[in-house]
Amino acid sequence: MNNKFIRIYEDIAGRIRSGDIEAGSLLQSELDLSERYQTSRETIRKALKMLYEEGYIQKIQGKGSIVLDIRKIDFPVSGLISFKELAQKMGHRAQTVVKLFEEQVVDQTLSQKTSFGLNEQLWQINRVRKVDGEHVILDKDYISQRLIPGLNREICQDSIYEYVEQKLGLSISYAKKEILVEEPTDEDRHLLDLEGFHNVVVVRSQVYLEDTSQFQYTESRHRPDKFIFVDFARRK
Amino acid sequence: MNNKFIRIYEDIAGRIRSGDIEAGSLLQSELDLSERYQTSRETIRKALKMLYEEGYIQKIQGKGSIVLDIRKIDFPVSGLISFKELAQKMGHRAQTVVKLFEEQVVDQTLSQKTSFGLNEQLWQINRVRKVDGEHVILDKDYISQRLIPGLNREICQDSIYEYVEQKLGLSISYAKKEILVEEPTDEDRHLLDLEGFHNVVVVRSQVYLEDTSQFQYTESRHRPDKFIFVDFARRK
DNA sequence: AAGTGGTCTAGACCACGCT
DNA sequence: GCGTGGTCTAGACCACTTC
Repeated sequence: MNNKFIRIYEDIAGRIRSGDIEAGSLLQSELDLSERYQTSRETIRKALKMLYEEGYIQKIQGKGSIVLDIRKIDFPVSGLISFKELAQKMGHRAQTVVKLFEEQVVDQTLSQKTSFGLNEQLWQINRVRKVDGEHVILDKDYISQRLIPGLNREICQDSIYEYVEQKLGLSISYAKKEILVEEPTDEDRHLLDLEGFHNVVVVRSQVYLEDTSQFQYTESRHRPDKFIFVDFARRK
Repeated sequence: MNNKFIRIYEDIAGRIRSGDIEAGSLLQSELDLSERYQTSRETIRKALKMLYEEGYIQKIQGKGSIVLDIRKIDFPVSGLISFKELAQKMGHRAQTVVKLFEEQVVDQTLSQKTSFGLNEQLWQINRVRKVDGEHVILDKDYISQRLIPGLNREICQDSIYEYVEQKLGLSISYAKKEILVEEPTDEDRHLLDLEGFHNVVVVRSQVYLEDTSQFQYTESRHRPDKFIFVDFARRK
């Protein structure tokens, strides 16, 4: 790999995670680190900026870089992650059932809801996620046929993100997300094991590629007891 | 103000928000900008990095910096914001009622729950938030007496964050947050206008100062229909 | 006063997109 | 090939903490 500052970031991050560098202690100074890694101070600063952004360290002017307790942040459900990645990370027995896979053209209502342009051709996909044997998530996806050609049921059963990034070589860049609690629809009641719960947690997101084109709109409907969202935020 | 790159960030961000620079268009090149603002390219790059992180632009190597549609991100409920700031931003008629204000010493159970050390002296505060006349949020705060001395009911009624930052001159730095849905407690039912809702959305957070000391643990309990969380995330 | 991180510079070379 | 952003450098000066 090329990037020096990323290699340095990974080295230090690894040593913090492994406990080699203790939480609460001070990192070496930027000058020391630039000698140790045989590089300029600005490059060290880039690596430390990444560590800071990921919640590994806190920097204090005149004092140094304090190592934070990463154990409580180690749970990055936040951000942009696919269901498959998440399930793997959590060590859950997870399963996906594709309930619907069809083509769809954007009309007025759908355009309002998804932010796709009128007449755009979409794949419409409904998938139920089974975690530890229970149907707890219903994902309703709308995906651009133009940007993501060649989708099929098999890919949807596995991982759409993997297909987009590995097979198509596209980069998923950013997403706008909205979380709120709603009444279950008949569809929710039918497809999910709601077991007397009176609400579902709905996560609506628009996902964009690196060139700023929107390729996906998703409505992810969770049984409330199985929903958890973890966040690490810095004050602006 | 001193920092050149922040002034440049604010100038460009302002022009994007005002529509002076259109969404979808390309920013001037970094070289052009460095001439325009009479500064080095690295300084321009720092300003653009901020614009990128705040979701104003997307950078594409070899092409330029594309201006994103900020209107849909403009709603930073995400991150670290006080109730007062949020209510002001949303233009709501909001009101806070302090239901409980007393001193508390951390025992085993409380230490588990809040992550404060044993025997630490805390302020324990319960506040109900009224929005447009309805009691929709119950905030249960635990705040370190050692770090935040001189708290009282009046301050809690107004804004604790304002007191910490303005009066005490401390910097709030980062928070770990967890969102989930739970059954309402008797206290919730008593203090909130739940109106037949069977769940509450609970946001648990630990908040830290710049020197990495934890000064606050909060459990914020929301009526589900009044809860919304908006997020802008980049793929790592 | 010494040591730390924060800002800024001017210049170099590389990787990528576009035409 | 040209123009764009991405990386890296070596050095300067400033602001802050600590002793």
